[in-house]
Amino acid sequence: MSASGSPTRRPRRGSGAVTLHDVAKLAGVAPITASRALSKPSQVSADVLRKVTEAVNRTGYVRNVLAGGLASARSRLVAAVVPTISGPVFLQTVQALTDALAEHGYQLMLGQSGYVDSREDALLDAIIGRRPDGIVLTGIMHSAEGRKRLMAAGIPVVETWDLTPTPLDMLVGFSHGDVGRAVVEFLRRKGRKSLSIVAGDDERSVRRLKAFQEAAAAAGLPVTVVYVPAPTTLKSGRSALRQLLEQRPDIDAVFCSSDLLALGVMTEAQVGGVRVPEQLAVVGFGDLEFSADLHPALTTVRIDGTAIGRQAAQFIVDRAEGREIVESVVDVGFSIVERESA
Amino acid sequence: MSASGSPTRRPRRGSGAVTLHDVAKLAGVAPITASRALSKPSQVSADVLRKVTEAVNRTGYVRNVLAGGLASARSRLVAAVVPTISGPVFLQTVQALTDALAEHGYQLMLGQSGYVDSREDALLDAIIGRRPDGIVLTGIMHSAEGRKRLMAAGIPVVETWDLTPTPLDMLVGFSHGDVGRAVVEFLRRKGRKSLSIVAGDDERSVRRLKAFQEAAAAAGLPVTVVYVPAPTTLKSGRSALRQLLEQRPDIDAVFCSSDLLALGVMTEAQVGGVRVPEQLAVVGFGDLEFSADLHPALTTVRIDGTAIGRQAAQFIVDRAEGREIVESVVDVGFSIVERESA
DNA sequence: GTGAAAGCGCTAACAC
DNA sequence: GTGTTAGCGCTTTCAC
Repeated sequence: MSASGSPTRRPRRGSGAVTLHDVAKLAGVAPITASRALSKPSQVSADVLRKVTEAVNRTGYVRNVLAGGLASARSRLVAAVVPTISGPVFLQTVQALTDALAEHGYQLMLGQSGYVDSREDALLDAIIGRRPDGIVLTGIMHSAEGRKRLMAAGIPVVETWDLTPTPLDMLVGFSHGDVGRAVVEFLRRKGRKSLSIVAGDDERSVRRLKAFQEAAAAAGLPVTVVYVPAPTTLKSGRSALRQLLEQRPDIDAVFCSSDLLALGVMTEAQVGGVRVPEQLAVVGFGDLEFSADLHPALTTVRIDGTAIGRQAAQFIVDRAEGREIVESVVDVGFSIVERESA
Repeated sequence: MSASGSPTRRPRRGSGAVTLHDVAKLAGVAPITASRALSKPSQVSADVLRKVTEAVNRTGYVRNVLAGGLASARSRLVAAVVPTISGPVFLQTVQALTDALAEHGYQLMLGQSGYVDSREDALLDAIIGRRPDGIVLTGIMHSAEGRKRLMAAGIPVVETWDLTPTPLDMLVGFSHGDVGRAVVEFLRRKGRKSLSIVAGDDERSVRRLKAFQEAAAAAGLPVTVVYVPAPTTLKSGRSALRQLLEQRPDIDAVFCSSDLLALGVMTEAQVGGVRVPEQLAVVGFGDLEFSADLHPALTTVRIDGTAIGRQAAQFIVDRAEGREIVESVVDVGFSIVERESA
């Protein structure tokens, strides 16, 4: 049962797997017909469809998507770049992305850039080399080199979790500045007088921080700041509250750049006998799955990470299928979920 | 600047990207030589290397890995199947896997099966179609159909987070039964008399539960059980403790099938005025990043998810590079990290 | 509705 | 060390 009865040829490798050729031969049709039976069943006769389906079942054939991708210049792969999946903030987005893409027959390739721009550049080449049908970036692509390479590659790009007046291509995000301002307004309305903020040192957190500071200054409220390294942790939240209280014992509100930090702050408050929310209002960011069930339940800024992931997937699939994208920037907004902690 | 000066041929598509051909022509060498300059620099002369490198830089060429994979029957893709990345337990593993693979030039493809076997089967076809160089499964592949397809595909498989006497191929895990037994022994030594367990209804949790029950029975200790749906959450931990106390108010120890559940139990305990660890010892599972910094700090079963991910990556890379694998089963073990909560 | 031919971009095999 | 040739497995184009 060798090649195909043809004369001796130069030997060749090959995976040894069942190919479309095998299926077609078994079904008694041309390879292209078998191909059509699989990808566009409506274009073949019922008879052919039946024979091909049977041949597939008998051989256990699974289409080689890589080969198909090479021929059609569509890989049905989508790359996602996140700083780290351990920061639970992006989890929802990655999960939604994976699921939404899978529904359309696309597969997600995951890359972690760390919070370092240089690693992002290195990752980019690895990604472009796979000719994905789209790239989903967490945040904005800043490095000029990276922007250039992406443009040159001509791959659809969705930047997420941020807004910028100069998107590379498509964009799904929200305004971090607006978040900072909204939280100040929220705390002001609650009558808090001495604000503070615990911020990761990544760019988006800093942007929320700056807006927070400006809005507070405009309202005549003092702000005490503590930076913690990204990714943020419960532990750094605990030590941050200690630092805050040392610097300024009279703070009565703290805005944390993640719910995990907020949990840390609340834990430390409990240990130190600081009552939340009576003495200290705590506001988180991200509305993680556990936040609603903490004690006290955490007031936090809710971002719909699932919506971001789904919209990003939609953008890329639409583009890949050749549909026109009317509005390539989506602001998913945010909301402050008021619970017990503030 | 059309095809290559050749006579009019049938038109063809193509991505329009720079190809190895272009680079080779610019460098004045044959394509295969350019290919070698890029993948096996030691096999070409310094002069060729210089010319090719320059051509690459000038054109911004990025190798089409898909095409290379088709030709060499090595995709340099590795698929990982997890129930869900939201369950934070597998995060470390996925992260370590991504990083370790990236170091060797491999890329991770992520698939989520949910906790449903049928979805796992569907995913499998999507994965096999991409001809990955390896598949990393979370847990054991159970469905006979799935096992058959994987065997037939001839793709190296690493099962993780579990041990089984009948691995499909390679295995990196630990014994869930041993965990259950060890926790009973630990609690017994602490003098706890009325044990309880909150378990996710996924298979591995249930295995820990069964072993826990048996060991407790052997020691003459009663065990109260509450099941919660997987993936486990803080919320289900809270309601589980309420149920436990209703069923049996005298319980003095609870083993939770995740740290998140344990946090829920501790939260509910605090709300209900149950002192941890005095009245109730709490033991978690997973040793998540935040567990050490909770108040009280959580006693938990530590699994080295990073080691699992790294070892799985090593197995697959070794296999792909044709290195022989001497011992294809690795037990990474576990340890009980004793902190304040028990 | 079906098929023949060509070729996506790359690398293994075999010369020289 | 370098080049020629063939072909990985599929889908596009064009013809019937």
